[in-house]
Amino acid sequence: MSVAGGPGLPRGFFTRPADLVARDLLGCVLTHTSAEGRAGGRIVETEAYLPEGDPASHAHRGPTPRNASMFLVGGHAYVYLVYGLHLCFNVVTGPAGSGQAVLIRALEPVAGLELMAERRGRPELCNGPARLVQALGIERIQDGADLLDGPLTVCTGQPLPASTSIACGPRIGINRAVELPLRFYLEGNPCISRRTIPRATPRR
DNA sequence: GGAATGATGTACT
DNA sequence: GTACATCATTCCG
Repeated sequence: MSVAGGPGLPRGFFTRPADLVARDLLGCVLTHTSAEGRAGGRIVETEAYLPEGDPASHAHRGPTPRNASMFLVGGHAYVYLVYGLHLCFNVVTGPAGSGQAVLIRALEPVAGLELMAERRGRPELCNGPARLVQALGIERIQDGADLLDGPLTVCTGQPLPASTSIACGPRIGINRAVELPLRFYLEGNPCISRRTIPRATPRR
């Protein structure tokens, strides 16, 4: 942990409700170490997916083979394939069986920049959930991995400057429970995902 | 600049 | 068959 991170976050940090964890993860450092090297970044944008009353959550209809790791105890990874070709990384939260998680949407790269650039092949490194997964070299095999004991870790980061404010708003890229303000991000941070507002008119 | 679209796997209706 | 927690590219103004 010599690099950007302080101590790894304890289990108790993760066993709290997803909306609290989502907010408190801002400023923490997500790191992945592999044979290729180590890469990581400061978390600047998250989304919470709640265990109850959240039809946008993968856990909403109960456990399936795909979302099984969402029902592990807080502090595990939930990695899934979206739209057939991209992976997204979530931090599972809450007690075992509750089915809640926090989607990591954007990082500010702090370690392994060269490796990330090589993996990405374009200038945008970590400003998007599928982009940061590719930049860190996270794979589907990491689904269900323990973040407290393995190559994927979350550590405390540098304290946020007093001038930094945390904002929240509607989640991105979903069509259900759109109104819930469960997206958290560091106000004005240049590394948050930029995405045009989803269109109101249906395709085709 | 913004808006539309294809690629593609998995789970659900 | 359709929807989907996306991204990169192409098109249009």
